[in-house]
Amino acid sequence: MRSADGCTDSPWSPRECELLAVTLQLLQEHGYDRLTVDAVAATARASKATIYRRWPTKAELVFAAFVEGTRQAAVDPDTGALRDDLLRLGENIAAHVGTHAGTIRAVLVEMSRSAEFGAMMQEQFLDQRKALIQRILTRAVARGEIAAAAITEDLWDVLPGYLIFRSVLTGRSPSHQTVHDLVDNVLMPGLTRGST
Amino acid sequence: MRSADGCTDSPWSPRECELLAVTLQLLQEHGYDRLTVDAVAATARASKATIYRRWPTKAELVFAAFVEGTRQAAVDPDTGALRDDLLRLGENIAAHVGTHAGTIRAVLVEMSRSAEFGAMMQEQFLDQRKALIQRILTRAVARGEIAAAAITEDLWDVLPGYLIFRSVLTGRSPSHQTVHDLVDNVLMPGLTRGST
Amino acid sequence: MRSADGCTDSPWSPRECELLAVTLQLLQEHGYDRLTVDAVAATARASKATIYRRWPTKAELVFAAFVEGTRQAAVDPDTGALRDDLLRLGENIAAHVGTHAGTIRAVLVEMSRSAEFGAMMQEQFLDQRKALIQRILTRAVARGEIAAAAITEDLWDVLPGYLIFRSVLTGRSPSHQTVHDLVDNVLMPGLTRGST
Amino acid sequence: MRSADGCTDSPWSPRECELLAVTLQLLQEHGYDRLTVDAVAATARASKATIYRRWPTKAELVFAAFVEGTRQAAVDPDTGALRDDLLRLGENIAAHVGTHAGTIRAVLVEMSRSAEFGAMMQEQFLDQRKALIQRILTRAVARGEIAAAAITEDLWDVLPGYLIFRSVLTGRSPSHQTVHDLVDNVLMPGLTRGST
DNA sequence: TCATAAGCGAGACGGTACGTCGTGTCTTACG
DNA sequence: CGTAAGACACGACGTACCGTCTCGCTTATGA
Repeated sequence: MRSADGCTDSPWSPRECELLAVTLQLLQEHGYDRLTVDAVAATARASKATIYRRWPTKAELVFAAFVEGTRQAAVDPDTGALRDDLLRLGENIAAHVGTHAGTIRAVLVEMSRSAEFGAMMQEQFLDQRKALIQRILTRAVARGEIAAAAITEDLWDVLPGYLIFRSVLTGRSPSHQTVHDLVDNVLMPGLTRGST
Repeated sequence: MRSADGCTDSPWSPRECELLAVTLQLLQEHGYDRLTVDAVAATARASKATIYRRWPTKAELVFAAFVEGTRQAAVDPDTGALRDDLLRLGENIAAHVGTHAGTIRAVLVEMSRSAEFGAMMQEQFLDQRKALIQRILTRAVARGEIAAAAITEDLWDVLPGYLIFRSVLTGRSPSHQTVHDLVDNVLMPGLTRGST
Repeated sequence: MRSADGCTDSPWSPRECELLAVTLQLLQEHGYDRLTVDAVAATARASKATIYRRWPTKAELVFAAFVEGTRQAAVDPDTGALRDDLLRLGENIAAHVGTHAGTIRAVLVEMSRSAEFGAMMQEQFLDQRKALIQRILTRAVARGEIAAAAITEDLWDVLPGYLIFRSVLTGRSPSHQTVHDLVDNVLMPGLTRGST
Repeated sequence: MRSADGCTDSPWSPRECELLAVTLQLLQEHGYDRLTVDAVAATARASKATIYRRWPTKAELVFAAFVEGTRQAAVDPDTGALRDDLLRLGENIAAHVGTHAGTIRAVLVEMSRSAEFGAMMQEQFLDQRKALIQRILTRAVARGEIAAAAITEDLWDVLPGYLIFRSVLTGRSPSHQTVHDLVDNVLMPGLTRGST
């Protein structure tokens, strides 16, 4: 019933990918603590031992499912103009995070438990986006749209950060208008400030 | 041992406040799922029935403790200048959210469970901050610092939203410098744009 | 609704009698451990404190209700013939125990708990019957129906004991035929043995 | 520490037998309502789930422990003479019931609760003894000691019934002399009547 | 006639056991 | 050998009940 589609470029075997897909689906349906490992095993017609052999805790299973679910999401828009790049990026983030808000909330619980999860979150989720944004900004600097000083080490993530905040912590999923306003009224003024 | 301090203006009785305080402390010490209702009852020398009579599930208990813990945190700085108001507000938010990141993560799980939690989160947590920020902006409009159009219905929460994102979703708790940069390089340019 | 009838010669006040009557009824309806003191209080529109003021534990309440319920049951038949006395007594016991089997079972639990309950059971329940039976036998000796040696200190209670056993431990409540057979085929042969 | 002895011919697995043995011991030590399922689980190093998987309530657990405890007690004396058979049987019953009086009282409470317990009591406890006694009487008929009519459907259980009554409902545990008197002065006269 | 006290109904409370359920480990049997 | 099936120990959850306690209200008495 459940084929191993979408497993390309995955570090997981087809069977493992199937388990993660089942996990992800149940996660989105029921939330983190209504998800039971027994349910995953039953749905995938797998033994609990099979699951626990690969992911020693429920937390790691859920985290792996989350990472696998978001692995393909970061694509560089590269439209040729900073504003358009930011708009496209914002739309992508908003769309993706909107469907995975529940999963992200689930993963956050694990971050409180061990710093290790925080580090994994950093590496496997945020760093991808950081590199992408800095690539966009670097191109804008090269085109002379903004000053090089606008690329900071600290505040690179206001765009994704705010959008994620909106989806995950409040119910108000960001609309297209939200993304436009954010780019035009908040981000662009700060980035182009001083570059006339 | 534990007096009923800080219960002013609370919807809870002193005894209930005490239970919530115990819950909050154990929550910060052990995290959400290492917190047991039995431990709360034992620490507060209360019966489990007493706790469950008010908050029918562990989730609601934790949520109430979180709301009670953040109820006193929203204070209006009112320094007389918009930039200083934003800086002080940002510092307050960063400090408070920094200590309660784990609790917020715990509460978020419940948001996935029922829309009711989302609504409670909205009313009891976010609306407080929204009113506060719009008060600050209204004063700035009155002083002529910014245009009235800068007060939007949608993007009022970039400051708290980003700071909360930083503490809760990434490990990088915002520093003083982060708050300063955020206010000076992101928020103020957008707010004062066109009102030179 | 519930008047204080049947409280004559009772050591209890009318109100107390009412509480015991409610207890007895609920006891017969639901059995010992499905009976809750709260239910007694609610049914009698009384406060739990009122109940506990008189009977410090549920066990004592139930025991008092049992004793009150069986207080009027021991009546001397005195028909003029041993066999008829025994038959009538057996019928009485069978009828009374048949309706109170559940209550007796309930009281038995308390006997296991403290020897005090055993003693109270002895005094307030069994001794009454012992005196009655020995009165019957003494009359039979006086009439020359049986030898004086037939009155023993140990085995006086075969008639009530077996009938109680039948009702309380097995489901087979003794019928009229059972009582007749018991008197004619078991008791009378043993009593009249040797007295031709 | 606790081997699986005495589990022969048992409907229970060795592990289940162990659980019942622990239950029976704790039952005799503390009585029914001072016995906790948690204590059984802890003593047997078992999970509560393991216990509840087999016996859905504490009552059923205790009943099963009682039945298992009395399963081996019914042995046919077969001495060759009716009087000796009855004496030996009476002694056995008196000894066994004497040690298990508290357990029987505990089990009786459950009989009031559901008719199902009454049926189980009948099948698993009383029917064993009935078959045994009728075997004894049948042999006596074959030997010509008593008339065939002495075997009745109704009153077969005077011997065990009275002895159980003595142990369970009164404090007066039957002595050897009690058993002798019961056999010689009550049972034998009734059984041998007319077969002189 | 009014005040002060004693008893009662109502019900919250601390404690504790019950019965349920989920995690992570382990064993058995199959392919 | 790896896997499906599922029993198991551990422990938390949420419920129910016992016996204690406080709070008002009513009633019964003394100035």
